[in-house]
Amino acid sequence: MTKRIRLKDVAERAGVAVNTASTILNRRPNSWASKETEARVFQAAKELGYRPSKTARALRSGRYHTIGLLIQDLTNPFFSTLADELEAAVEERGYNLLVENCRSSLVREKQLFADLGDLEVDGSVLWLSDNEVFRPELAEMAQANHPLVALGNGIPEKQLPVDAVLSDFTQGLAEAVDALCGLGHKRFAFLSALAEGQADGSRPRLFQEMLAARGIAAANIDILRTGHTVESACETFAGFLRKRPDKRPTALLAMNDLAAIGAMRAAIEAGMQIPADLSVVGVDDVPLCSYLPVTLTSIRQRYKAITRTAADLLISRIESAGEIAPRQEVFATVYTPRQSTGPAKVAAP
Amino acid sequence: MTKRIRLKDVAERAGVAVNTASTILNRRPNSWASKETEARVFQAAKELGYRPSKTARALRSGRYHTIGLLIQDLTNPFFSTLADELEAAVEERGYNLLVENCRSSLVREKQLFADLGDLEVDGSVLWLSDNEVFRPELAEMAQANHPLVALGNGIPEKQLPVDAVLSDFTQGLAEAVDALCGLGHKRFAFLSALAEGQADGSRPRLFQEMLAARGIAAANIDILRTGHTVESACETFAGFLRKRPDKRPTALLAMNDLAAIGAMRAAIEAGMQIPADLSVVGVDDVPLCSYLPVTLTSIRQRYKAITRTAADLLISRIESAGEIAPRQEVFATVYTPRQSTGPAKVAAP
DNA sequence: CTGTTAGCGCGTTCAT
DNA sequence: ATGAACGCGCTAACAG
Repeated sequence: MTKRIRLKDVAERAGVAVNTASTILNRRPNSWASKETEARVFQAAKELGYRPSKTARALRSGRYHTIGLLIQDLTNPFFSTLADELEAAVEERGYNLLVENCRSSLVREKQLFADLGDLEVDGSVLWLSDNEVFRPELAEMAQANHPLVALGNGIPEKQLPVDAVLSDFTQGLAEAVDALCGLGHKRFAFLSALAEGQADGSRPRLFQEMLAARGIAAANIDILRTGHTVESACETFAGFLRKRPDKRPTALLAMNDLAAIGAMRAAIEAGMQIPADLSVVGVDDVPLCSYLPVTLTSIRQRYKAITRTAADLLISRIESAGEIAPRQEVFATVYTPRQSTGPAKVAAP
Repeated sequence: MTKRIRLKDVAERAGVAVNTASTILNRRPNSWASKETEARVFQAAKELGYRPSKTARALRSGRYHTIGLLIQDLTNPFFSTLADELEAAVEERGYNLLVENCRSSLVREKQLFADLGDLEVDGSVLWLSDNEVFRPELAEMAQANHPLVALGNGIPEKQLPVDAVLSDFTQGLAEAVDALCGLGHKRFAFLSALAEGQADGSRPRLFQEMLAARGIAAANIDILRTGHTVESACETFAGFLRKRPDKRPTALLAMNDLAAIGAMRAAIEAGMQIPADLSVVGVDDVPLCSYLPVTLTSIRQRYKAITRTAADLLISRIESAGEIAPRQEVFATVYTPRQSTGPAKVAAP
């Protein structure tokens, strides 16, 4: 175990005091050290392979150059893509990303959220299971001056107490509903994929309202609830198809792409053709959608815009010590039709 | 900004000295403090909401209770699943996971590897682009007593200088080749998906050898090289199908599932049916394989065994200060047939 | 059983 | 222009 090289070692080798070395290496402006001394210090640091201890620096300065990202499920391509993009975005600004993965457990989410305060980060980006549920805790964090950006898709009635970057599904959903109705669909299902204990959110209701506005009675819409995995989506929809052949929809909207993929699989195993017998629409538009054997129609979230904006808001807040009122940015979603949607099958005579 | 609560505050409130509080809260054995005092300290800590500073603790103790995981591409479900599993495994043992994502860039990989030394972790698990290439650096880390576990799939001729948990593809590959030959396939392609600058590894060669052993001439095997994304796999294979219709394979083995999915897409867009016109086999067996509209035959890596073993090896090494010779664990891969493979089409008369 | 003291490595006053 | 000294929060010696 080779000894760690400390600042002191560098200073000694360069024949200066520790603080001098510190000042020079950190390129502080008030150093009027001679060019020659500077060179000696840099030289010594390089020769010794000096790596400043982040821990000591953090302890001293209270800054970590790291931001946290809380997500629901790393195995969901939506979230791993999000993490990937956000990492790239914050890295450009000199920050590292620390991923906090809830693994679709609400209790773990509570836990991770509570630990957020003493995490070694300068701020955090959160994709919570439900922003409203966490409103009080978010307010607390805001008051404690812990920089936070909430991500998500419902636009709250009342603005959140922290910065927020949100996807607005009304537009994408409206486009989807228009498209499906235009294709002659009359019987729908919505597949609500949730972690255990998670509330439905606004999407199913929004879906029903939009269909109602286009003359589709609630009786012709089934809301199915399933877990967060592909497996459970597949099983749930398979069970529905088996038990209620009378209520088979001709169009299905899933809460996310993973659920859509599971449902597609269930339909195929039940002998249905896609899109001939069933049109399927997902949400998120994960990169894989366009490469599936049957490409998946989806409602796209603007990953890049979301992550870049989140990084901007968060870092600006971190670096501008002053108080800033909570800000909110909203990005529209866009309906992206592919092979999995088509004309409704005309009922057998 | 509410002040941070320090150990000192807890001690004061409980009317004891700092170190007493420390000893009690850390449940050290040599504390003969009265039950009553202990209770007071715990009480005080709870009332104040005391959270020990990990940074200070780390600086003092040199232990971080964190392990690093270096992976090639977080957006690849294989790696995100791996990260998810490993996180679960190390968490059981009281460790956090810090994900270092190379984003399929070899220069970034070099960079991250170099930074590994002063990362605030107690040890790291690495899925490198090529263990052989990093052999010298691995040896260095081992000598510096930095606990490391290398993951990967080639079994090296000479054991690596660090702990290693490896997938052996010979078995799974042999099963795949047997199956494909049994189905009457005579013309093959191998899709080698690599980051820019990455070497081929042993799989293409292994594939050729195994086919040769079953009487397939090298002339009937095409090795295609493509990038690490689905897109590039799709484009590459599409280009091949377009330019060389004379050389169309009836069976394709891809280096990983993502590439297999891209290739499947290309085939479908070229008007081919799967598996009627083309059998496709992936590698990794990511969870999605069994849920694709055409389920994907794949050669499974034993995620769970790999991650658990890696966690065991790494943590045992971390916690047993002593010198331990490098260990190596190997897990077989298993061929998992699904819809994407079927009998070879008999040549048109 | 408890308190005093001394660092971990670094950054930042204060004096020179 | 540079060095000595202090403290971030915590743990681990050593005395009391």
